[in-house]
Amino acid sequence: MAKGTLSSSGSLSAKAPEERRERILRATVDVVRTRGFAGARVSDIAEAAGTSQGLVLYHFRSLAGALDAALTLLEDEFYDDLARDLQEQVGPVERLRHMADLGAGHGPAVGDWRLWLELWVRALHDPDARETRESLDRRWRAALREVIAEGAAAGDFDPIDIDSAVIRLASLMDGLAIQLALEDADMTTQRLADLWWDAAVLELRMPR
Amino acid sequence: MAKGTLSSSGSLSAKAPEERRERILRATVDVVRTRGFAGARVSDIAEAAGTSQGLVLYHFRSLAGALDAALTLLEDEFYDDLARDLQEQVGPVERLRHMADLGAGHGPAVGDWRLWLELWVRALHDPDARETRESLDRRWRAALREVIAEGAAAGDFDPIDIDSAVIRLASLMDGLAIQLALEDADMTTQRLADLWWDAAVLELRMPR
DNA sequence: GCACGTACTGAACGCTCATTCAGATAGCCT
DNA sequence: AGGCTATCTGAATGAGCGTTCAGTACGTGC
Repeated sequence: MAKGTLSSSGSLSAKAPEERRERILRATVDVVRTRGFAGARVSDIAEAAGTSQGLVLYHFRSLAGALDAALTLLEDEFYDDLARDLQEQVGPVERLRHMADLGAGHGPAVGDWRLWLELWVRALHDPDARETRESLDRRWRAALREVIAEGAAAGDFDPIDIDSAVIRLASLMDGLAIQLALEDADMTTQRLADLWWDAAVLELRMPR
Repeated sequence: MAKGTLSSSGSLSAKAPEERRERILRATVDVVRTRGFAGARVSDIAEAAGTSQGLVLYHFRSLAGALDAALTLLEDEFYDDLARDLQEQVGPVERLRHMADLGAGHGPAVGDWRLWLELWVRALHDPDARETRESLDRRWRAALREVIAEGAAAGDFDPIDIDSAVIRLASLMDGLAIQLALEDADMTTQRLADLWWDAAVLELRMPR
């Protein structure tokens, strides 16, 4: 009897609740990725998570609640991914180079441009989404600015105006990414990374 | 149709049908602009057009039909606006300068970036929209390329690689426009035009 | 005049979907 | 054991919305 007490012995779902919740969140992100915010149904999420519709509504209070939770999950992961990824690189040039690749689509949250597009449009109509995307954008730009400032201080870059350089390079990434997300015939991850890098070379007046 | 006779005397709605249809189309665009594709309801359109729901479905066969029609209206107007606007300008430099302003939001169809965002996301899921946006993009980029080529031939510009310059400048415009559409605190039409123009100066190596 | 097609309306129909709810199951506490 | 709560399910509910439809008004051709 004493039995561990703890989290149950060998029940069907072990310490299920948290894990289940997590699964549903992941499923929500997946559904948004494929069906879009507008096309996401509770039944899609339930099916993707392998649970009942009821449970989705039990854990989050509504469909909107699940979507919001997915949004903040994304936000957190984006930040973690970005921070970790950049820490691995050594100098400013390496970091910037790495950012070009990040945009081209690595990591689970960064570079998932379909999701980004969806977020932008949702931000047009939903205040929560607006805040999330603003926060994401701020973070991304702050990281970019930091790398550039670091490089400028080290003499690797010589931008005419840091503020403008940051905005332009961040915007260019977004613009290029649209074509990637929409599967434009002549846009690949490689091409995106190259185009962006060349722009950075120009913009930051990097010595050859 | 030629037949004179024209439309009757002074009935309530004069030669209404065509005018009515047009009004509904405009209303559809308006609704998409404010509510988005996903949020557009037949009743919204009817109300905005000052007609009954029935009539919307009578002229277009379905809600999707109305949205599609609005899409092609947009496409046509975009093209006309662009062509007319650019013809008014004299040299390549003037034309390019004017394109910066166009992006910043003039003309009824060009520069309406909220609509653009909506179109992009719709293109993720709807083949018709995908084609429309591809066509719009192609036209815009073709115009840009023409201006740049013209300027390069005249010695006003000296781009390292025209293809890359076109893609980057077009993408940058899209990226900057996102911030404008989302009403980012530090993005205005003026700033967009300036940022883009400066990038063009850099990218096309314009002599001061 | 009368039939007829076009333009148009408002009410009704039926379907999809989020949300609610009445349980079922199983651990936990006393 | 017997309640109590957290977790979970499948069916029922009901609202919202696209589409259909029966009907009105009106101009045109005969």
